[in-house]
Amino acid sequence: MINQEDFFKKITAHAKEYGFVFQSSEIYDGLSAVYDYGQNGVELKNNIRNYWWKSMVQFHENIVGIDTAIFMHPTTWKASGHVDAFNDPLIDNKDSKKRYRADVLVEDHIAKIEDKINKEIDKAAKRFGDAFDKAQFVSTNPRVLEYKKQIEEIGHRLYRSMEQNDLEGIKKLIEDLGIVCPISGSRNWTEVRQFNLMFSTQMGSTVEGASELFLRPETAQGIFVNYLNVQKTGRMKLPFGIAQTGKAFRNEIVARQFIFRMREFEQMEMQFFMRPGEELNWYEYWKETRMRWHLSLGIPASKYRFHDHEKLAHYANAASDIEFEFPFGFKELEGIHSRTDFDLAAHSKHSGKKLQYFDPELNESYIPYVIETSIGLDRMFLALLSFAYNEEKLEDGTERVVMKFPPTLAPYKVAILPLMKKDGLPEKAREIMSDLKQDFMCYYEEKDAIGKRYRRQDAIGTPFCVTVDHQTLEDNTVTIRDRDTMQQERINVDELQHVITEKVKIKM
RNA sequence: GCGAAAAUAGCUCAGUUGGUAGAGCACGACCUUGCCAAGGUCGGGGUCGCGAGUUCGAGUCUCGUUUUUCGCUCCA
Repeated sequence: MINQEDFFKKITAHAKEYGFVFQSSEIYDGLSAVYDYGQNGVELKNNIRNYWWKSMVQFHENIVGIDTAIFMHPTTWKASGHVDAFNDPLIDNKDSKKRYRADVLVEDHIAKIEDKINKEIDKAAKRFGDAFDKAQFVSTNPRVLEYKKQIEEIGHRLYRSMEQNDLEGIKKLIEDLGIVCPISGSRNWTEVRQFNLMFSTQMGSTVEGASELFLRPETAQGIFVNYLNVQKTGRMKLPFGIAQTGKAFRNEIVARQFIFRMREFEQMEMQFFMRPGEELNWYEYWKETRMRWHLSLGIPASKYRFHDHEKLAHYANAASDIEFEFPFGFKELEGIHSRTDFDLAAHSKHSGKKLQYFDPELNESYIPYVIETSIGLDRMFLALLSFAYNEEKLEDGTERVVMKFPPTLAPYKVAILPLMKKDGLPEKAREIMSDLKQDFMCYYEEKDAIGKRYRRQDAIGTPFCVTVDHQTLEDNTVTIRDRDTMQQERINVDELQHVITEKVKIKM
């Protein structure tokens, strides 16, 4: 078996060569961590999105979909916590090459001074025994008072610099305090730089009149701000869900690993609203349901695992990732988060609108709790690419590369191939094609030897090849070849539509 | 963002101490064959990632830069 790095290279090369993924603006040397989907990629991507939508919205009568704008009112991002949490001043130590959050370095320094205070207290407590009055000691001991004064000054300077976005001030503070890198022990720091993970742009055509807008870093907030609209106009009863797919944007510091971490990416999210107190049951329900979705595609369970978060984000009271074994290891593919009432409460507070639900059973109003399922469409795409890519050695000694996509997700469902480019076979093939293309993405090809055409379809993952030969003209039968087994069976043309439909269907 | 490596035709790559840019596959036309990738003939396609410098002369040497991959770092 080839090593992981080579395997990943093969997948990315295959993705480009066969029209799945191209680098954005490639003729201009490309744009870092931005990719385009090609003619086959867009079909696969659409199919993944449709299958997700179908299983979330169509299969759940209490889940509806929406499609919200990428631009949102700036206050949205204050309420969601993104303005604060997505703005980090970072500083690098030039010797150790380590990067730190500048404010955390200062806070660590403060913590060290606090340790010194505690040591003084411990020392004094031992000395005075039972007679020790901690409060009095802390408020009178000159050394402790000096430390407290230092903490206050440092805290004040840090707070002021952070408030005013004064990066030089933070750098000066780090220098003044003589903070050293914990690894290298040196004070050889770079400038402090602000990394804003949200992209911003201007709305309004004049510079003076323009206001700063952010490109949404997640689609979830579009759902939360529309909670009331959907609940009222859809007459939704708890528990219910709202689903959405769409682009989101993050100005990642390090965006890498092909389409795994992109600056512009697509999410498929569902926010499920329920009565407070029921969230942990629904959390388990959605963990299981989402895992079942993945397994329904025929991908072995060994490629998946849950990763429960121990450190929870500011909005969550339980969180778990569904991880997939990518060529570069197990990585997050989907997140299931119990977001409590954090988002609706925050939007309620910032907007002044009551985002509540009147529960007729309890005869009271409350802010619903939320379970979120959030999957990266591009990551799912990459997961499928790396799962589907197979190199096979055949009995005759030749090799073939075959993309074993779940048939329901494959870009093309069926290729129509006349065995020869004469004797009326192309005409017959076209006739069959014009029927089948009503129901399936079909690929027509008459160039080159038939075996070569089969291999080309294998390379883009077409699950079925229908071949028209001379017998077709006599008895209206064709051969249908299975991509994975390479076995053929002969069936009547009239059965094609039904047979392919059955083969493509997913049993959930 | 730091460090390392890489970039030559659509793909995979060769190109010697600096001296007129190549192969296989792919692609197009025609002929041939006809059920699992390799037939024949002809043809199209590259300012060697980009920009400077050294040199009579740079794909090759030097510097810068862009992109990709790997390690570190970050990931509400």
